[in-house]
Amino acid sequence: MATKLALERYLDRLRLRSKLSTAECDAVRGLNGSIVTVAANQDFVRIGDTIDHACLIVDGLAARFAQIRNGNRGTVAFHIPGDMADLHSVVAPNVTWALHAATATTVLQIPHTELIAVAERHPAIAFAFWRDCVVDANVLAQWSVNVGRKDAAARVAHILCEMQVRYSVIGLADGSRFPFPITQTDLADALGLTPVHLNRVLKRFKDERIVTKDLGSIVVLNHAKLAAIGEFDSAYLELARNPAPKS
Amino acid sequence: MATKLALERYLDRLRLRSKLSTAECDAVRGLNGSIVTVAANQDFVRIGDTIDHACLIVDGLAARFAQIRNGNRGTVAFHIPGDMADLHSVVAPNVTWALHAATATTVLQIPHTELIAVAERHPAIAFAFWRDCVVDANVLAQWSVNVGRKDAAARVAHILCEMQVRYSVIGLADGSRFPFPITQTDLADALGLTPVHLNRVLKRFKDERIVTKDLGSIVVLNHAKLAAIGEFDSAYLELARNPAPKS
DNA sequence: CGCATACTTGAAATAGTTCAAAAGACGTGG
DNA sequence: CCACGTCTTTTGAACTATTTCAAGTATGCG
Repeated sequence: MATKLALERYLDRLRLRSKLSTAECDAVRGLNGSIVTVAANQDFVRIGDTIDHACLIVDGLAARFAQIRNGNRGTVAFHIPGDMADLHSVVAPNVTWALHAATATTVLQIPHTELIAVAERHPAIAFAFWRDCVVDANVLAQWSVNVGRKDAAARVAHILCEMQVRYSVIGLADGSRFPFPITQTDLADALGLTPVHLNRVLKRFKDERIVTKDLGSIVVLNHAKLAAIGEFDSAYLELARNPAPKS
Repeated sequence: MATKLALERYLDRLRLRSKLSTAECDAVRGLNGSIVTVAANQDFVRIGDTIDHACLIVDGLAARFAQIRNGNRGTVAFHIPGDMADLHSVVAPNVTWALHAATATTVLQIPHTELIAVAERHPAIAFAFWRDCVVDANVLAQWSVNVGRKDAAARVAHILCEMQVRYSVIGLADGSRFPFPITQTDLADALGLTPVHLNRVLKRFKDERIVTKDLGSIVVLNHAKLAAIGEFDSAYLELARNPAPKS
C-alpha cells in the first residue's frame, strides 16, 4: 500500500509538469518496486556504485552529495517525499553523487528495467521523465547561484523558502510551519557555510522574528522578509499547476 | 555546410555516451536548423522568453547565467562548440536562465518540433537526449560543490581543468594550450569571485608556473599541480568513450 | 544519571571584498 | 602607422564577512 501511495504522489508530481493520458497515468501506477527503510545518517546510494534502480522517497529526508578531498561532503540537493531522488540514474547508472538519509527515511526502489519499459512504451512518459530531470537541474542551477554569489543570510533564507514551497506542494506544510528534520551541521554543509556561522545567522533570524528552526521543523514568522532576504522567486521550481501540453 | 559539420560534431558527442544505430545517427544528421551569428557580449536567449528552438554552439563561447537582484549575473555553465546549450528547453521552453555570447559566437538553432519528432520516432534518441541533459546536470552539481565548498585557488584550478578536457575532446586543444576566449571579469563571475581576487589567483598561478591565461587562451604549464589544487577528476564529465549500451 | 549529540557563544585569525587608481592591450579612424 | 578612446588587467590599502579554535550549555536517550 505504501508503494501505491508513493507512486500516486509521484504521479501527481509528474502531472504538475506534464500532461499524461489515463493510460499513461495507469502505466505509472503500475510500476513495481520494493520498499526499503534507511536509518538516520546512513548512505543508501554510494559513489562508484553502478545501480539498477531509482529511489522514490516515500517518507523522510534525503541529501544528495559529492565527496570532496578532505573527507567533507558537499550537499547539492535535498529530496523530500514524492521526489524521485535519482531518476537520472536510469540513463546514467554510474553513481557520481551519493544519497544519504538525513533522518529515518523510507524509499521505494524502482528497477531501471521497469522505468525504461514504461518510457519506451509511452513516449509521453519518456518526455515527462526527461522533463523531471531538467527541472531538477534547474533547481541545481539556482542552488549554484545561491552558494556562489549570495551572502550567508541570503543563502539560508533562500533554502528555507524553497523547502517551504516544496513541502507545501506535497501537503506537508501546516500553515507557516513545515517539517525539515535536519541538523544545523548538515544544513550548513549544503549552504557552504560553517555550522558556527549558520548558527549565528539563524540566531539573527530568530531575534528579528523572521524564522525559527528546531531539530524537526521550521516556522516562518515573516515570509515577506525571508523571501526578500533570500531574493526568492519560486518560478524555477516549476511547481505551479501548468503542465506542458506538448508530448 | 556549417550545419552539417555542427550536427556531425553533436552526433559525436551523443555517441560518446549513447549507442545509436545507423538509422538513428542518420536521423540526427537529418535535423534542420538555421545558422545565426551572435556578436560578442550579446545575450541570445533571455530570461522570461518562451523559445521554440534549441541552440547548438557551432563556434565561439557561450555562458549560461541567471539574473540576480543587484543587476549581477550568476554564470552557471560555459558552452563550447559541439554543446547543445539548451537542449533542456525542448521539455521546458520557459527560459529561467539566459545565454550570452562571451565572444563572437555561431549558433545552429534547431526547432523543438524537429527534436521532438526525431525523439518520438526513435526512442533511443529520446534516451540519448535525456542522458545528455543528465550529464549537463552532473556538471552543474560539480560546479555547485566547487563554488560552495572550495577556496578561490581550487575553484580556478578546477574550471581550467574542466575546460581543458572539454576542449581536448572536441579536438580544439593544442598540447597544453587551449582556447578560452573570456575576460577575467566574466570568469570571476562564474566562479563567484571578484575580478580583483581572480586576478591575484591567476598571478600566483603564473608566478608558480602552473598555468597562464591571456584574453584568448590558457596554457597549462603544470597539469598535475593544477589538477591537485582543483581536486579535479574528469569522471563527472562522462566524456570517456564508453557509451551506455542500453536503450 | 551519565553519555552522546546538537546547539550556542566568544575571541582571534584570514580569505576575499571594496574602492580607487594606474598601466597595458586593442581597434578605429585620421 | 600614430593618436585616441575603450576595455581589460594589474596593484595597493583598508575593510568585513566568514572561519577557526575552543569551551560551554542544552537536549535527548538508554
